[in-house]
Amino acid sequence: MNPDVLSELIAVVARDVIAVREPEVAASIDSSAIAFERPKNRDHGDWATSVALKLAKPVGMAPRDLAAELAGRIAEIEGVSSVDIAGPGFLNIRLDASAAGEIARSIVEAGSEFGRNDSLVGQTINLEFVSANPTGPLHIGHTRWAALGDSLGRVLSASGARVANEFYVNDAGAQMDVFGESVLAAALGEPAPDNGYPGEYVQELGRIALERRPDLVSMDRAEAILVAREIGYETQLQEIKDSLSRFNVHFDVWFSERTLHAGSGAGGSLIDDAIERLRAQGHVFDEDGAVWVRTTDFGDDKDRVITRGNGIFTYFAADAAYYLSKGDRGFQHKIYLLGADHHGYVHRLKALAGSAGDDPEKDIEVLIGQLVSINGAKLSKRAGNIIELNDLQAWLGTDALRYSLARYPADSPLTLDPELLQKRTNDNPVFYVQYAHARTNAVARNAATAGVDTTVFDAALLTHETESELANSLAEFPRIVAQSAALREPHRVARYLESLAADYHRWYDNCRVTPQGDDSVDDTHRTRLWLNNATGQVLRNGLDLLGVSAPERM
RNA sequence: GCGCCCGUAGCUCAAUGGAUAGAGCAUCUGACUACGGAUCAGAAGGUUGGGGGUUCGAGUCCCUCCGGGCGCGCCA
Repeated sequence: MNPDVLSELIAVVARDVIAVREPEVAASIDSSAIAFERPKNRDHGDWATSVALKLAKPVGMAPRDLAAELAGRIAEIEGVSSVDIAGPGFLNIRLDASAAGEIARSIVEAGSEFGRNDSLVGQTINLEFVSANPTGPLHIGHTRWAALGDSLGRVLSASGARVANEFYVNDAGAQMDVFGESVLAAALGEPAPDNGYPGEYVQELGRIALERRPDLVSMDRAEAILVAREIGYETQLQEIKDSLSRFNVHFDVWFSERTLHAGSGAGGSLIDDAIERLRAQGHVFDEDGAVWVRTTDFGDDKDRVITRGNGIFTYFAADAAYYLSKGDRGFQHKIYLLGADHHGYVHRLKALAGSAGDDPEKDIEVLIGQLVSINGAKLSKRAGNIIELNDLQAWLGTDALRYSLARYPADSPLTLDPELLQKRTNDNPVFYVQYAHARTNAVARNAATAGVDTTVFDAALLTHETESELANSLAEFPRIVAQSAALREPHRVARYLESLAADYHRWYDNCRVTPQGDDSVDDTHRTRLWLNNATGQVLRNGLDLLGVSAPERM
């Protein structure tokens, strides 16, 4: 049975029972009040709810008495085989084998659509992540946000939101000029400038610049810096795009900061425009010759300069214009994924939303990811003694790297063990899950050879303990996706897949799809093949949300 | 000094305020006449950093102390 259906039926029962005593409480009951979930302990049934505990107080009943009234009614729901009251008032629900197993058919029929849900339908979300400077290769920190952000985007989309993955290209500002000088120096064979960009990749960029424009040697210095800067920029940005693409990370929009600085019509740049819009909302003031935003109105510790005394915009000014651009482009909800070293920006960004007249609590969300380190990784001399995404990927492979980064919540600091990531056993969760998927394919192949087909599906034949366990786990998938999206925690998908893979292996150990010895094919074998195929489908759909491949053979 | 994040088994980490805090590894014991054993079954391992509070119930929320990480520019 679909858990959402059962959950809704329980809500109806609860409203019904409670309406007699407290109509107002009854009216307020929704799915969150039901707290419907799979219990951690298998002895507590297929599904459980603490609804009686949550509602006992407002209704004015003892929890167990309320639980008893609800239990009697829930037990009458078709497909429910038993309801037990446990502990302080939990309701533990068991389903008929046929009610639980029916999900296998639904999954096979839904195919790659299974897991999609409508929990975020109607939301338009701008999801910004990575946003590295185009002045060098991506490093291990970017790698984590790339894996996490891309998976989050997929989970949000699967929940019905309209999502744009966006990369903000910091291609304006002083660091670009320093970059240009560094590339030019490399091109001309001069020593790197003070505070210039380190790393051998700058030498490569210099060679490319000189190859494309041999006249760099005779050019006016200022012009040569510009030319070198632009060639270096273009080349480096392309490398970043290629790295991310190889890493299976997709961006819909590459937003250039220069767009914000460029003049737009008679009114000046988008940044000028943005400052005037904030001023019109009453949050901008002039002091000491500079222009400020009163971010303290929104919890920042101090107000922030947006235009310096010398008339030059701060980085914050571009941030403001960029924020407004997101709204102008139709995104009501903006999610920023930032590294821990940027957490000081949270208040500032929230203040921007507030200053723009948006709701800082709802329209903007800043997710802070903690740092990641990896034992024994070699520093890239080429990239200036950082750990490079390209090296990590070549070393560990996209699947292992993406999976192991997506498997942990963003706000926990993380240390990766490269030896483990290279193992091909169940020490390594990604192989454990992928192997389960490959096994579903192997079983299907063997079934075809043995003459087991899918002409019959009778869920009542799925009577073994491990089959209802597997079926109930499969049924949970859409809820996991919705939960991952709502909490912005794609790691829940990974954890779910590991648990599903374990349920599958356990089932495989107990229940055969193909007949053994001289036994003939019967409807149990056929029905089990459906369950096998449904598991493969869910593993595939889940791995896809993580950007990890689901091999048919390993 | 102020702010944010973290502290859970020997290790890496889970756990929407729910039941006896869970997985994997490592350690120990089992299942190979095997739909691929890249698997499965079991044992052992904990004062959730310390202390107080909130409530039917706290790893989770509040206060405080300890320890670790990161940040606090008219830089980008």
